[in-house]
Amino acid sequence: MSLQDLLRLDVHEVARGLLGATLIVDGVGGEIVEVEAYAADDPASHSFGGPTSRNGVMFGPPGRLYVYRSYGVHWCANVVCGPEGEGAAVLLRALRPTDGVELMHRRRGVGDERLLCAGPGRLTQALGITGTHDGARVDRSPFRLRLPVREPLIEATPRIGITKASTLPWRYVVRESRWASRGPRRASS
DNA sequence: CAGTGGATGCTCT
DNA sequence: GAGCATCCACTGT
Repeated sequence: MSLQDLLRLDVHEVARGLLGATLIVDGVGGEIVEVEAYAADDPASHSFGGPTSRNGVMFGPPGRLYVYRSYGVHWCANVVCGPEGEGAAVLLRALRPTDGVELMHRRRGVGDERLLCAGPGRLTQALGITGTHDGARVDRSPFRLRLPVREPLIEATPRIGITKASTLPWRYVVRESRWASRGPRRASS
């Protein structure tokens, strides 16, 4: 299936379909290993309640990036999906770094490889994604998004850090990936 | 390893 | 004025 076709599907199918995909921004990026689905009519979604100046991109065509500031400090990036106007999007939460790892280390200021892209705020910082990319297309420079040959094994868990609809298992993670952000009730070791 | 609190800015009521 | 789709530093085991 083409990227364009995938992005028009239901948000959960898009979320699962993006796992294992390669996301590159100006030569820096890696394999997507953790995402969350934010559906239409989802109380936890920024699109709940209709379009505003912040979430406007969510109601535009699929395949655009919805980037917003989180807690006044971090940027978080979503891929808009589903039928245009629906307001659904997939939050990018973690990557397995493959390209431009040196630059990621410099941008993040950490030595631990595991902490480069494990979490939505860390991921955007490592890839250099900011509010200027709000509304940008994921299939155009500086972005490149390549779907996996085969879908990886996937685990579904509750979404992280939300207060509404907090028990729905709409966080999708590549099974056993060591690159995912730490979630609730993850086995200690 | 678990729990807590601070930073910080913008959106929406 | 409240409330965040977060991260980090620091505490106490």
